[in-house]
Amino acid sequence: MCGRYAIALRLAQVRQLLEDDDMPVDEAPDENDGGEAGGNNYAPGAPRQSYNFAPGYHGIVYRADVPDWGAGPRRNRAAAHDRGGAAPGDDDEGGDGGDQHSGGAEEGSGRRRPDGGRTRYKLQSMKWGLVPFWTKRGPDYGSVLKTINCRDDSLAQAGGMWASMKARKRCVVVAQGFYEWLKKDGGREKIPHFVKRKDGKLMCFAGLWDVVQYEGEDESRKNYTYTIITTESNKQLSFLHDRMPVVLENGSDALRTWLDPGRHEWSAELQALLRPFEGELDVYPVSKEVGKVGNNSPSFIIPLDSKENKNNIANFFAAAAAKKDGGSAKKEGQSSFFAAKKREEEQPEIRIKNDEGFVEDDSGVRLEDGGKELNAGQGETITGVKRQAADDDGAAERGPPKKRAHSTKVSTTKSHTSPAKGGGRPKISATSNGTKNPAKPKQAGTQKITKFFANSS
DNA sequence: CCAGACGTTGTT
DNA sequence: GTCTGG
DNA sequence: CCAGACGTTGTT
DNA sequence: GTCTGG
Repeated sequence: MCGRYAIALRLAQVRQLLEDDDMPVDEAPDENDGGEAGGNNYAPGAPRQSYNFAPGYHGIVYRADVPDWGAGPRRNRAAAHDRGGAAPGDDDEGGDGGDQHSGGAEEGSGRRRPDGGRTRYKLQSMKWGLVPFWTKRGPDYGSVLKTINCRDDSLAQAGGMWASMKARKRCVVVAQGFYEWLKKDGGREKIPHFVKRKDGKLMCFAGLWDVVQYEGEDESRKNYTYTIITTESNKQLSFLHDRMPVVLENGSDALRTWLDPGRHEWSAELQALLRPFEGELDVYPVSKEVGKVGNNSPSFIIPLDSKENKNNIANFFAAAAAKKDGGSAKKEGQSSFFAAKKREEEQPEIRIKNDEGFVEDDSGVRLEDGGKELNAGQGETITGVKRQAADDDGAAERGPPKKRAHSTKVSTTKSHTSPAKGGGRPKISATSNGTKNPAKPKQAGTQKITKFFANSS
């Protein structure tokens, strides 16, 4: 669960909404797109606005302004200057704001630092799919996919890959809501549902972040990534799924505690924050078109069985009829659909850019698709146009009409024991125990990204 | 000592 | 990075 | 998370 | 079925 969500707002909107909820933002990226307004070519690392936000995209994270090593004092000093000559005073850092000391484990809400100053918070663009700081080189997609979520019960255990992040690098991931696929017919049919707060506020997922500099890459190239913590579903969602992301209440003490850099060791108090959501949710089926990555439409967060969608379908038929008149009625139909949506949702208005055939909302965001036929069966989705170039979201450095890479894989993969050409691959051992915990399947997987560190002994 | 895992979901 | 298994 | 591919030879 | 891409 929580492998797809919606965040289609501009940073400025997010900032405003958070501040309205008593979540100050002291620092944020300049603006959404390094590309020109209305472009779909996001600057590298810029957050993507999408109603169909997928793993590997850059999203918006809210966190305390702490250094790259996280909250609390810097540790492992030895590791920091291994090579290149130990220059004096080579902090790397990231956002200078935070030296908090071990002093304050009990500031209640976490509003204040031991030195009396208020904790500073920042919005930051990070990539979904956590890559730990000790990772040597960009992991393949499969590995990253497995760190888009982090189970709350994994955090309850000592050690493991989350150890440093849970103590020092907690964050909140900002969303408008998330998707969940309900399986029917024994899994033959999957119906996407959208889940959002009933009060319409932004949804704040509990998350963890990290930053890594890959071997041989420049110091300016830091990779910030995040994961979303999951827990058991609440009652409202149990019909859909047994897990859900941890949703922290906007502006609450719980949220401030979660982000508090004064708490730089894991504790029962922090663990206790990871509970099923207690507020009210809206849950409803949405267009199947959201299943296809790359599709993007505001209709994805509108109930399938809603007036807007019916209007939209009606408009489709009206447009089809009007087509004979040679008009552009279809586009007008879309326009009115999006306008209707705005009225009710107070989302950005959508308009059509006729000359280019792209769809934009009024924040100047070009949607990832545009221009093609509406589909009566699905109702509303605009599909088809390929993405425009340059962003580093997603996994691939894409080249020419891409084939799957035999040789590529070899060249980027540290060679190891017999990868069995025919496709044989180590499998995960089946887990068999009665507990509801995952029983930590020991797997003989391929993990070839580990950095080597000399250990003294 | 070194080598290798470290993760999630879902489905069987 | 830390921990486990050999 | 879901959708969609799942191939080769030869050349750079 | 398994893997990749988004």
